[in-house]
Amino acid sequence: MEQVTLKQIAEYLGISIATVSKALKDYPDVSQKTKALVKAEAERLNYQPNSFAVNLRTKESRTIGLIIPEVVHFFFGNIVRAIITEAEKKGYLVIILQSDDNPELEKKQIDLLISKRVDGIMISLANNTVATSHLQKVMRLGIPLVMFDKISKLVPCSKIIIDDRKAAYEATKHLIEQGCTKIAHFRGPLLPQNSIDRFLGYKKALEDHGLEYNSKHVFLCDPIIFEQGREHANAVLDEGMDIDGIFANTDMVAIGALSVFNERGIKVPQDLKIIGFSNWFISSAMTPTLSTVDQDGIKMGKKVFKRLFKELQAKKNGQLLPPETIAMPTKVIGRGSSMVSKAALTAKS
Amino acid sequence: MEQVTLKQIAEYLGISIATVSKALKDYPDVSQKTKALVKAEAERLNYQPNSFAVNLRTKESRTIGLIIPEVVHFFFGNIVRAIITEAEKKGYLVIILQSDDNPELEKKQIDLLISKRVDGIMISLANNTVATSHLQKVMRLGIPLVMFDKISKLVPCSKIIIDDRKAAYEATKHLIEQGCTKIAHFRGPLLPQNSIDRFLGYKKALEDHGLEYNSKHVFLCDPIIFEQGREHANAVLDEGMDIDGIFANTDMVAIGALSVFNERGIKVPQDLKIIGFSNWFISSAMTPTLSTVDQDGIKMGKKVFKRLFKELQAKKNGQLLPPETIAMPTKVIGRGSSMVSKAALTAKS
DNA sequence: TTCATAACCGAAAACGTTTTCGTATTTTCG
DNA sequence: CGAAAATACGAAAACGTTTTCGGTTATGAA
Repeated sequence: MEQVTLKQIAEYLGISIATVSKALKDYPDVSQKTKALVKAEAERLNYQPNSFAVNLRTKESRTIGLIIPEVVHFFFGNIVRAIITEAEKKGYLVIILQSDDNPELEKKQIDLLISKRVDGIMISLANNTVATSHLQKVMRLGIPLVMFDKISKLVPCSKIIIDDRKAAYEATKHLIEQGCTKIAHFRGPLLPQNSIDRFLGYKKALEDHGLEYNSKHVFLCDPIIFEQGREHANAVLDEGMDIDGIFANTDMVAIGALSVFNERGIKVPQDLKIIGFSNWFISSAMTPTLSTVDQDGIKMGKKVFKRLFKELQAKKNGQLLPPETIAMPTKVIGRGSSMVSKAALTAKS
Repeated sequence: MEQVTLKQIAEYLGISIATVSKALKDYPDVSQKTKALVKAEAERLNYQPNSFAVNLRTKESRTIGLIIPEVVHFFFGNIVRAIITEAEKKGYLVIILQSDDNPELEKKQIDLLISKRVDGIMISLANNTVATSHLQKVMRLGIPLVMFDKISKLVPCSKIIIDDRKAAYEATKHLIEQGCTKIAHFRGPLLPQNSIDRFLGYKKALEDHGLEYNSKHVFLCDPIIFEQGREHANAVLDEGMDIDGIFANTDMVAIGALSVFNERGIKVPQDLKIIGFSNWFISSAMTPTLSTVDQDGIKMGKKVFKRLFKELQAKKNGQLLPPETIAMPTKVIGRGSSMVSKAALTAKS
């Protein structure tokens, strides 16, 4: 029941605590004989170092913190999954906190992680986080910090992102190539950088292809949910807007719109083409299958941890790495909701 | 940069460390004047207790472990979400590990959590975990343990589950009430208790309603994924089986099947009715909307933590609570995929 | 004034580990 | 054989906190 300590092993073998400790860690100034003895005894008693004491002594917890707006979101889910498995491989455990897109909560959670003395922190910001003092504090304390996906340009730490502007540009271009000339955009909230960038990419693509930008064709989704997609799709139909393509900020929103079009007898992709964002795996199960922009959460999560790990290692050696911003690749995936040709699967019932 | 300690406050005020510590924790044998002084100084220096030292001294980490097969799964996502928010409210942080349905990994992770000296552990077992020695070890060490969803009856700890057998019974009964007489079951893997129970509930419902059970109507999904649903749906059609209803182990599987039926021109619910399990929110976005069994992950997660917390408190008081098994309620939700009447939304394109 | 009591404070041990540094013993080699 | 070097071990401090217990001072009563 009680956990065995170095002291107990030492007493049992009639040697000192110091020697036991060193034997277990293969210090060179312990004889082979003693090492064997100690290890055997430790094994027999099922010794496990008391991590509280180790933490106190070494000043590191081998624990890192992760703050995200929403665990359930499938994209974050993949990131979380990748981070915890990568971390585990390197002997780090991950404490996960969910900010619910609430900046105050986010701030509290940062303080919580600091007081728990995690070795490093990874964070994807809440949608409307503007003040960054809590993040500055993390940096001031010298705690390695990596931001991803939802970032703030004001914080001089490493960042792992995708090139949202380019990705959105490509998605819009895809619709244009499929023959769309009047393309609407269901955009995300006003604040977060990536929804701004997606909007800008959309706009740029229109301009570059000689299509006129119309602010009435831009609909705001806040929050980014299924129902918002439905609402805006209904608005488009109800107002009899002349639209032949939609670029949605997210697959979720696109699916919401799709469900309305299915209900109201609008033929997708014949009457109207639609493309989402993120390649949520369920998008390939829709009727019709949903075109989207692929964004690999697993790869991103791996990258996030690896970068943090690098900074952790550097810190141990007394170094400080200059912050780095890494953009992950994305790819447009054309499916049934935007491509009428080929074997694109269309809904029949 | 360096974190401030009790010692520094003590030196600054010219009093002892002990008094500072006691002042901050409102011990009765410290004068009001000193308390005020100490608190002001602590505030000014932004003192935060070193949790490593606190852990070592108090022998508790205020951290709990959570092991689940799969973070991304939406049902677990909700549970995770609920657990971490509830835990945070009570001052506990959650370390999350993902077993990937791998029993060996699960075992390793248990050891990891033990060596990190978490105060308690919550676990949903890997699908094919049979040996329970690692869990027995947790109990032997006196670490509070709560199992949920995927449980093992062999471990005498508290468990939070749903009554899978009853829920499956109700789902099958629902199909029967809608007029189905030849109902197939897309079941989950052979081992885990809940897929067994769902199968048994299905079988019992058939028997109770005078329908004959046919083992050929049971299809095994292992793993429980979208593609398996597609595969079995195709099999049903290719073999020209006489089936008018399907009870799927999971919404995911049901959606897979649905996508096949949509592609191949089978009318749901007219030709064939289908019901899933778990009320994945996307199921209400399908065409047609998917009937399912509602299983509230949020409530379950809350319950899981609350139970663990209770045991944690009891342990502090030197007590040991007898294990308890709590079944959460479920509810059949009839939607378009099983109900032809009412305003059930049917696919049109 | 004297003593009992209360109020306040601090010394010190303890938690279990890591690591430096000193010392004792053995080995090596001229 | 003697000195130098290599080898093996242990004492002790340190990490920062919590808490017991004893001691000092102030307070009040007799």
